[in-house]
Amino acid sequence: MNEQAEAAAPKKEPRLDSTLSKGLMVLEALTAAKGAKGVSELSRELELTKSNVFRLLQTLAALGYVQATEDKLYRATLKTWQVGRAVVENFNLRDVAGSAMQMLSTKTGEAIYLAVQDGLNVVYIDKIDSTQPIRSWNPVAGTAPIHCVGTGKAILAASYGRMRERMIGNLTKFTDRTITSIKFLDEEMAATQGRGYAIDTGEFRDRIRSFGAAISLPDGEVVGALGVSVPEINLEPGDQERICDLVKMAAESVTHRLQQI
Amino acid sequence: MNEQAEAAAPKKEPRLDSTLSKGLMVLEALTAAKGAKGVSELSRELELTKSNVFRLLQTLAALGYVQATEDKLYRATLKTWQVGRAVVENFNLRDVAGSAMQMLSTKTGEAIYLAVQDGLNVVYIDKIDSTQPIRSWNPVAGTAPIHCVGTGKAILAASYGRMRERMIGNLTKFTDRTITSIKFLDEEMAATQGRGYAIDTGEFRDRIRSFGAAISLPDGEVVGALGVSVPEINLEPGDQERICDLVKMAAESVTHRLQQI
DNA sequence: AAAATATGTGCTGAATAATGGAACAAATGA
DNA sequence: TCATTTGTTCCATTATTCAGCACATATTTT
Repeated sequence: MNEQAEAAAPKKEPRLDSTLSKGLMVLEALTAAKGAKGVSELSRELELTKSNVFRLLQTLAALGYVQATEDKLYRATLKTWQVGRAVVENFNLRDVAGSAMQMLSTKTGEAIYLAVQDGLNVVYIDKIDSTQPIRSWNPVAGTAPIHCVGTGKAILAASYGRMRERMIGNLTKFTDRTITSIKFLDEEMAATQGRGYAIDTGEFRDRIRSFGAAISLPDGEVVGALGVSVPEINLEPGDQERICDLVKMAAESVTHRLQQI
Repeated sequence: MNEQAEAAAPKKEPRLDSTLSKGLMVLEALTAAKGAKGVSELSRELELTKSNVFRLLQTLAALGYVQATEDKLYRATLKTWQVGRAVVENFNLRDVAGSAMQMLSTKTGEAIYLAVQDGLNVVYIDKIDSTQPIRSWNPVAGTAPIHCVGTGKAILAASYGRMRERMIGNLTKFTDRTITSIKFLDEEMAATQGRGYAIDTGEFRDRIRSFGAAISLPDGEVVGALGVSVPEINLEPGDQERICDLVKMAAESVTHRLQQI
């Protein structure tokens, strides 16, 4: 059957490296295991020979992905976790968030920001300029304090449990509206969590409002935020609510898109 | 060394499967990359032949670890992240927390619990029984509502940003002291975050107090909590503060030990 | 335009490298 | 005590991976 091989196989499946497949099978089996597993157990479970499993484990151990316990059992190490985390950290949010930002821009005409957390600040990793004559003006790669802009407050609200302590004593005042007491921040974060988006009423720059919503991974971990920044003078009645809803929706769509990548 | 075996080779290094090594090299290179990478680029970077890299990518793609973009570039998928996450989720906290629990037991004599989150509850995955004549009595694998026991409140406080909304309407009342309003819970969580440990003043079982502190990963993610449960009648003045400090210290030591595994 | 240099992908023969089974020592349980 | 079961080593066999080339597209340079 040199010519056709398989008549009912419409897609030619590429031959794949069995050693790599088996090695990853072993690794997955270990990561999915509650405790440590032995060679024989894995060999039965994966239907591989003992010597094969043993050898795969040796190389996985040499590479640091698994570790042998004193009683000859093997468990996955945190290196596997770290490698996985790198995916998330190096993810190009710009690509994923691009269309959502574009949507926000066309529907609001104001400046759109994509921000990630960096310590007690947010860093803007992408932006779309406002099309309005009166603009706000943060550059890409610029930073802003996390406690007083929309994107920052959205991110902060989602990780407030871990961040709260670090905020104490770091609530620098920028305008009259800046939140400078931890008590008020507690309340503001609770409100933000309830709404699902954050509002900055000119707390960083006078008369510049901004609104933000967080972007998160399948497990809820926050990786960034979308935000709209708009001079108060551009705001007609009802605009703020409309923009906030848009930002929230946009962030949700990015979050959703992240799930399937 | 009857004959000679290794004159200059002190450690015999086990031969390791090259395909698996190379495949993981490719995967690591992709996870560490800011954006997507092409076959040729990887081939140069890792000093492998193009056809070799191509094949490895094919199998990694077939297994779901990487994905080809429309323009023939490859990027790591969230599957890599998920596999890594499983390590953390299935990590045997018992092993790591064991000695800290033992320390807590000998220093307090009360019941020690190790808990992880499960939805709106905590599950006790390990315990050391009280040595006191009057005991509290939660079994291993037992559960308790997250909003009214020490371990649960400690975990909740650390992830309150993501959890707050889910708590609304789920604040079941168990005793007169149970927190049933979201407003009070907000305040209690803020206080807990400030202290670094949680206090349950008989909010789940009458006259049974419990104290808890969260255990977290290198990046701050919470994976569980240590707790001490003690009948009020056993508490002398000053005991509560002492126990709380112990619990906090114990949880910190487990957190620290987690870093290096 | 056209040539030149990239790129990713498909073959194929050659041989390397992974394989499975047997054999081993060391625990473990009957 | 023997009988299993464990992890580990070894080795001949061969199936598997590999490098190199060929080819089709892009992209860039001339």
